[in-house]
Amino acid sequence: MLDVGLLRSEPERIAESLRRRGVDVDLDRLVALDEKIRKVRHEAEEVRATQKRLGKEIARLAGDEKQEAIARASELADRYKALNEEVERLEEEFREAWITLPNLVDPTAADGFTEEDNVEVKRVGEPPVFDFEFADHATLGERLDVIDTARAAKVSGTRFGYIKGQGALLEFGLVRWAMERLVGEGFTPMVPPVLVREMALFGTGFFPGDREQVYAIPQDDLYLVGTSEVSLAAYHADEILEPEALPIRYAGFSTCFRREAGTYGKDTTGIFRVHQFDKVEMFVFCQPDASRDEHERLLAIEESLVQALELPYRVVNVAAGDLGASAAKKYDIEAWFPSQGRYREITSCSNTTDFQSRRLKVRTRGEKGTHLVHTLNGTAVAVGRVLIAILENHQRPDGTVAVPAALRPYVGFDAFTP
RNA sequence: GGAGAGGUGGCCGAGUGGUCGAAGGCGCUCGCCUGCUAAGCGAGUAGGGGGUGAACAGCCUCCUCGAGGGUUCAAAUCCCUCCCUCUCCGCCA
Repeated sequence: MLDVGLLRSEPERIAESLRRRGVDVDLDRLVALDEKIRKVRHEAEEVRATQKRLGKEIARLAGDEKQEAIARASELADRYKALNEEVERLEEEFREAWITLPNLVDPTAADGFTEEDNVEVKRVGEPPVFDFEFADHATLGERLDVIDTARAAKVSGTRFGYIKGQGALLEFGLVRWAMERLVGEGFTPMVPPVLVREMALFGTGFFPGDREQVYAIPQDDLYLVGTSEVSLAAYHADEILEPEALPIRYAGFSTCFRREAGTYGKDTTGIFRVHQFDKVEMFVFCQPDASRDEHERLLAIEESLVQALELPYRVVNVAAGDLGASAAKKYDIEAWFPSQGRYREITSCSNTTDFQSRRLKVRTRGEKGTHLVHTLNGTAVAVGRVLIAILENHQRPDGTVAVPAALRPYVGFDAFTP
């Protein structure tokens, strides 16, 4: 959610941001609506103030004088009620449009509207050159008996997978390893709820826009999170954080659930794109002037993890039009997938500035009053994607797959073997 | 799932229709005092919106006592619905 003050003072900044995203909104209508709301509200408040003053007199009066005053107050009460209803109607109309506006795009975010417009920031490592018949992750997963999508289809349908055997052990080692690294970077480990209320999804900006991507449990009015970003962000909702405590950094481990609506036919082999996967997510609350540095820091941490896993990758600055509603700027790390012959997303790191904190009311104290904090999120380890990137990049001619050296002490074996 | 208790400011806690955005305490901030510390004394200390301002200054004003609705001239206080927490029983990893 944007600051309404910005609509009054610099509507052209909002317009420019919307242009960069390729979103068309009638801002003039919102400006006019906002003015009208203030006018009517002011009128309502003046009536209310008069009524309240009269009410205080009533307490001291008696007899006819009192009856007469009550009659007048009653009239004022009716007028206030009518005006207030008008205000509420207008506010609802305004709010409905306002909450759909995405965050202001950062000036340094890449231009363009689609994935193709993402700007490569850097490329690290060399895609492996295989002098043997290499396999894709689905084939490797089956051969090594670490991924079973066939039975998952029987049990749960398409886009599900069993991770078994050495694959399951790798997950636990990977998660433990990543958590330890993050604790070393000042993060507090968390295992947050994966079922949340609507408020948490609204507050993080997934609602109303991405509603169709979220699994709902209507019986209990709960939703399954697509990322622990949701429950980590909402953790401090309605709180005023002590400035000395900032930045607050959390590393959340959770299962993530995504409906993947509208992706029929995309990434249908293996577990590249599934409805359920586990992830270690970084989430930061910080002072507004610190969020740019914090964003670069999160990216650096992500890179160090991917490097330790010995995966060739590139970093892209995501195009404005391809950003989620809450992000002002986003970096993706894309690992090389030999079977696809291209780089594909394995982490994503966003600076959401005050977009989420305004919705969630997460503030801190300053010299004069309170102000909103900034929030950021970034993937540390998306288990499924990392597993398959390891399988594909570290496969060997004898059919085994090497476990990255950094991970060996955590997973307990040096190679996947059939 | 059944029975009961309760949700008030950073925290504890009073307050059952008007003088309450809210006693008192703790904490915190700023002064004073005292060789230092501790103690003591004084003052201050919720959040958000609107109007008027160059102003994130002042002044005026509205809203918020878990959330939403209702009764009333007037609600923290009365009524309804919901949410949450706690205790006991049942069930359960």
